[in-house]
Amino acid sequence: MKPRHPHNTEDCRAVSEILQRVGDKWTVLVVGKLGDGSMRFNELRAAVGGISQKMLTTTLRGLERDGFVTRTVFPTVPPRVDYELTDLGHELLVPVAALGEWARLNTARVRAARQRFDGAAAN
Amino acid sequence: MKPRHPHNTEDCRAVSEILQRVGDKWTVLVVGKLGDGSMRFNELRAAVGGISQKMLTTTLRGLERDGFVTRTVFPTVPPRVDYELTDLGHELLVPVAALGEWARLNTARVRAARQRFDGAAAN
DNA sequence: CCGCATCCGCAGCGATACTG
DNA sequence: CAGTATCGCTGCGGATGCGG
Repeated sequence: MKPRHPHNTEDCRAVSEILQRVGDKWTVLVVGKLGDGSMRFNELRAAVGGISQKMLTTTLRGLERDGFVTRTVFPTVPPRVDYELTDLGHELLVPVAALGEWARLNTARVRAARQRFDGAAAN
Repeated sequence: MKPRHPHNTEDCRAVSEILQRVGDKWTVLVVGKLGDGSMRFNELRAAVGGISQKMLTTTLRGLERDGFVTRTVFPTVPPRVDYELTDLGHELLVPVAALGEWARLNTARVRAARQRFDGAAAN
């Protein structure tokens, strides 16, 4: 008997949506760094590495909008802005970390499959 | 003391890669449908719904390349091609389904957060 | 220090038409 | 039936410059 995961169309759409939401270039990296506690804008920028100002702002706005992070502005000069994961953000991290663990364990297998495929295509 | 998920930079990159791989528009939908057993090209096309033949081909080629599905051609006329999940593909489905379950349970919270955010922005 | 505005290249995706 | 080829649109993401 097959495992028959609960995949009705409706659920698949939900998975698809959330994966596209989280599957952009920077979101998980930012959320991951924020997993260890609140951080300031440039601190986060340095921690992630390679992200442009624009994309960090965009990413953070999106996360804030969806309720995954909070944004706290200290009206000092120079200004200071802290970002922190909400409860929802932390909870999201759980299944994402599971997928990450899977990725870590299986990248070798995927790379091997790729080499086989690309080798066969070169015939 | 904080939970401190195991998020070194290297792991985060791995998560990011796999999420981008799987986070495109159709991949999870196709893999989901294939989760119940092997399917033919147009059968899959109908089951997924709304996907163009070009994107289905592209998606399937990518999945085949990465070792998630097998492609079996029957040299009959008219031609018949079956696609089926590999073991690796089935294993991938496990953490993806977990994320999907999370998505299903929390879409309401996300939508609420969005409404709050968008409402506040309209001030 | 933080972030918005603008411009631009490029890849993802769709629509359509054509082959074995 | 199962693809390939081509075109056009759109949005992501990078670079740069300005503003509070």
